[in-house]
Amino acid sequence: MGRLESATQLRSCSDCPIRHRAVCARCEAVEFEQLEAIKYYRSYKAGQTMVWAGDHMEFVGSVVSGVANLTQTMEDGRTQMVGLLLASDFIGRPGRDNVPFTVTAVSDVTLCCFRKRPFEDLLVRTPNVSQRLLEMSLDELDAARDWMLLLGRKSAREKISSLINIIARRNAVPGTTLKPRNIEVVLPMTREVMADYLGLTLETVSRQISALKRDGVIVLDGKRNIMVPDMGRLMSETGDDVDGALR
Amino acid sequence: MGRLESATQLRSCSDCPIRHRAVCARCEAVEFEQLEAIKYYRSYKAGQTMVWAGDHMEFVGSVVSGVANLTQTMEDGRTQMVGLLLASDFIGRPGRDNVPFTVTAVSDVTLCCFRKRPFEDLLVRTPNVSQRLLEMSLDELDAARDWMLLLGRKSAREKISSLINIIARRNAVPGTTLKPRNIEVVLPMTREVMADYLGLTLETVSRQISALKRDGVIVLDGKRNIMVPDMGRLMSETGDDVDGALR
DNA sequence: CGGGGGGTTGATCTCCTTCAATCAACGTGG
DNA sequence: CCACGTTGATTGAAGGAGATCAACCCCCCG
Repeated sequence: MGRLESATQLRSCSDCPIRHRAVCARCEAVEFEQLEAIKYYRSYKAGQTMVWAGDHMEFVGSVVSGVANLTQTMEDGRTQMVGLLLASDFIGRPGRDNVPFTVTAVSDVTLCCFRKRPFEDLLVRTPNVSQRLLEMSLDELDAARDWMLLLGRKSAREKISSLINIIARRNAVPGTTLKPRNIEVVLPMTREVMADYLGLTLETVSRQISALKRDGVIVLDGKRNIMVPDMGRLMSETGDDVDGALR
Repeated sequence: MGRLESATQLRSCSDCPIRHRAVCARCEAVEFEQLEAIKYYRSYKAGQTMVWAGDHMEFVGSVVSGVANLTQTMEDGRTQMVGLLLASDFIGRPGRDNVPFTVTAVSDVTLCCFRKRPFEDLLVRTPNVSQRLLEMSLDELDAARDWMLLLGRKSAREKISSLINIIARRNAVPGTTLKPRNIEVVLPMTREVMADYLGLTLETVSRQISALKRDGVIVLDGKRNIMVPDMGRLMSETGDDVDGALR
């Protein structure tokens, strides 16, 4: 490993890019000092498995940059993504030693890790952290439940539209209302990963993307870059009712 | 409402049946006093909708007795169950006013409610409560993610087998190993509700149950009572690998 | 007796999977 | 520089699992 790899260059919480959204979002100066004392950075290459299902995990942490997947796999190879980790998302489970899901880096990933035992102690006496973690967990639970509706009841076209819609919203700067015209979306994953995410085959994903393109709902630029001329049109393709989507 | 309805008879936390498993599981005497000050009981009849998706909720709370469903519904009527609330499970979301899912009582339900605003305040200064709530939320998140694999990747037959298996395990007395022969299972729901759980139609549910019966995996006694001659056989029908199911 | 809720079964249809061929982009080594 | 293999993606053809539409049964209850 080279001396200058990017992970080692991030050192201070004060100029951390995810500071305003991660578990530490509500921390004060004193609390940041405590976090700095138990933290370290780790990097993973795209495609690398970060944690295997059932593994013992000696740390928890936040995604600083990159994208990672949580996956479940059946013996015969069928796999289902059960979570998407983007910058500022939290990995790991305080109070339990083994992870139930496999975590894989989709792109190169930098992780801000906290040693697990000290972090658990800190959690008990630092409401600013535990409150934020609770909030993030409840958000994930809501997202997981939304995803259950998608997996159980939506058609392939609705699934694809929903995915594009979700990625577009996640990229939107918080606070600003998403302006509805000509939104650019970059898919941070291959067709196969999309399929594993949506409970489809990669061929169906490809076909539905082509169909959405043919119908003018999206415009493709290469394989990964999507332009959405009219977000309202896309939203009507997701099958969600309007209030639900605004939530 | 009659003076003597069961809800009003529960009053003290000290003899509460869910005390050891609910959000308040780790509370001390002083903390119970604070909780008692902001709590009240509510009852719902079987079939009654307790909260509508999008509703404002002025309380959070725990299920004291009975069973309730969390459901998502699309405009055209497609519905998906996204959660099952049993005794001691928590309802509501501190920090957010409206519930994203519809909550329906399956059987008669008694709820121990806390006024929302005071509960949120209490949460910040009572790690014994917020820690427990975090733990419960993370458990629910794990359960939701297991369900995502079922919804996204399992065949109809595997879904039905999984559901029967899960109900059988839940009824088993904790600690005792489930003896593998002639297990009796009572389905606590109609075929339609099963379908909403599994992301299927009620016809498919019926057909697959018939198929499992024809193949000798289960024996039916009436519509709701199932006898499983060999749990191992049933488990092999779920598609889960052996360790996964034991988790 | 009629009616309705819950359940089963049949016939047909359709959406998605499966299997397979083809293509474009990219890197690598001769 | 080009042949070659690899990886990701698109598209086609065929088949199947589950949905849809519909008939019918059973049982309970008013």
